[in-house]
This record gives sequence, C-alpha cells and structure tokens, in this order.
Amino acid sequence: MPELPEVETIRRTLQNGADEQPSLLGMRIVQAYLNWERTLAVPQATEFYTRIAGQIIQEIGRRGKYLVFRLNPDYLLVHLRMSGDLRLERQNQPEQPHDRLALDFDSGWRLAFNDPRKFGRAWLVEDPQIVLSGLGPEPLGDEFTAAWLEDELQRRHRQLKPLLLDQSFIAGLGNIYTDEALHRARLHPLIPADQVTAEEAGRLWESIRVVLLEGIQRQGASIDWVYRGGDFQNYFGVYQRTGQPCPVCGTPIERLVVGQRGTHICPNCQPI
DNA sequence: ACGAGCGCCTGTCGGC
DNA sequence: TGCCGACAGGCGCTCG
Repeated sequence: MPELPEVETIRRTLQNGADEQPSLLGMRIVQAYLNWERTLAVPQATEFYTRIAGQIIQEIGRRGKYLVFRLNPDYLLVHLRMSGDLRLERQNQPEQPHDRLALDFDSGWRLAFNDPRKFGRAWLVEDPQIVLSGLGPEPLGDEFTAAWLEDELQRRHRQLKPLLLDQSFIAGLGNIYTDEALHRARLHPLIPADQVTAEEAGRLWESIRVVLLEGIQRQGASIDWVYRGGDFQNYFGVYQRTGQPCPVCGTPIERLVVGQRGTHICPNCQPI
C-alpha cells in the first residue's frame, strides 16, 4: 500500500498517535525480532539486535516512500514496497502471519513490520543519506516548482509515465498517483517528456501536487486485502476503473501497459 | 539514455 | 471444486 500519501499517513499516525495508540516518540527499544532475514538490508541480524537495543525514537520523518526513524545515534529506515505495513500493538498481542520484523519498547508496545510479499526492507544506518542519496525532489517540497519540472522535462526524452515513476526524478509517486496525475493534467502516459509544452508542464506540476495532497487528506487509498482506513480509492478518476466512465467526459476508461505497469487513461481526455 | 524482461514473493480473482 | 494464468500500490538488475 505504499505511495507517498499512504507512507505519510503512517508517519503521522506513528508520530502523533491515534485513537487507540500512543505516539512512538520517546519510546526506548528494548528488543528487536527478525523473522525473515532479507527484510533487513543492513546490518547483519546479530549486529542489528545489539546495536538497536537501547535506542530511543526521537523523530519520525519521511523521504519519498521511505519512513525515517531518527534514533540515537542511528537511523532506522523502512520501505514498505508492495505489501508492507506497520502495526503498533501491545506486546501481549499474538504474532500475525507475515510479520517479518518487530521492535519491542519499554512502554509495553510493539511495532510490527508485516509484509506478505517480502519485498519490503529496513536499514539501520548511521547516516540516512547512505540510503536516500539517489532520490529526486519531494513533490510537496519547495524544490519541486513548475519551472523546475518544465525544465527537467525538456531535457529528457523518456515516456512521461516511466519518468514520473522513477524515484531519482521525483520521489514518492507510484502507479496510482501517477495515473491520477496524468489524467488530471490531460496528458497521455506515453508522451515523450521533451514534447510537453510549458503550459502542459504547469498542469502536470499542479496535478501531481493536488493528487498527492488529496491522497494525504483522505489518509491514502485502501485496496484489495491491504486495508488501512484511507478512502482515496473512492475518488479515483482512472486507476482500476477500466470500462467505467471518465468522471470528466464519460468516455470509458481504458487499460494499457506502460513500462510493465498496468496503466489507466481516458482516451478522450488524454490523447496521444 | 532508455526500455524491455526478469527476479524477488504471496495472495486473490476470473475463466475454464 | 480445482487448477491455472493474470495480476497486484515497487524496485534493482541485466541486456540490447
């Protein structure tokens, strides 16, 4: 379930707490568990256990689709990939199927990293830049301006959709929000970046931000069996709406494959 | 530089 | 009912 709005929703919940759960801030890690070795990218499991014990959650940040837990002195980074999720629960709760990694705190709470498909990863590092250095700008940050986007598009010849999905170009967009942003901007996913006009680039810039902000406002999208409580899925214009009418013009939504990813467009609003 | 293909994994769904 | 392929919110790697 992880694109920028979903990861941001998880970050806010862990940082601020929610109805039935406290904020993680200030909690001290007393023990770590690893059920699937490959979930931990670095360091080795034995070093991980001894190094993370005793560290305290100082801050919970986000960069692109990465959650960044500032400890002391290390950083714990988590990427949920396709099916990852984080659960905060009491330590007397039973382990769930597909729990891959867990942290027990001095408060009696446990943070569990559940990930059926095992694509998710965690890193314990001194410096988060070791993991994050290749990422492009934050689409909701100050660096990401319409002028920047227009300029960068002019310098590339890639198809729009694979370019927007490239985390080294912009950090945080995934399949859902890319399809939604392109639809809102009335741009076909296969258009070469350098053929996008200044006006179209401005539309795309605005669309990316609006779609991400709406996703965050609706606490993300909940799809399939991975449910988190967000309801942005009820407001999709094109994503997973093949055959249904475009909310703008009523034309049936079409599905195509772009860069091996299922892609949804309105053929009327998004001509090639 | 860029795109296609594939690997990593498990689960769900639709068609036969 | 059971089997089988297609597909899934991601990304890193090869190979042209």
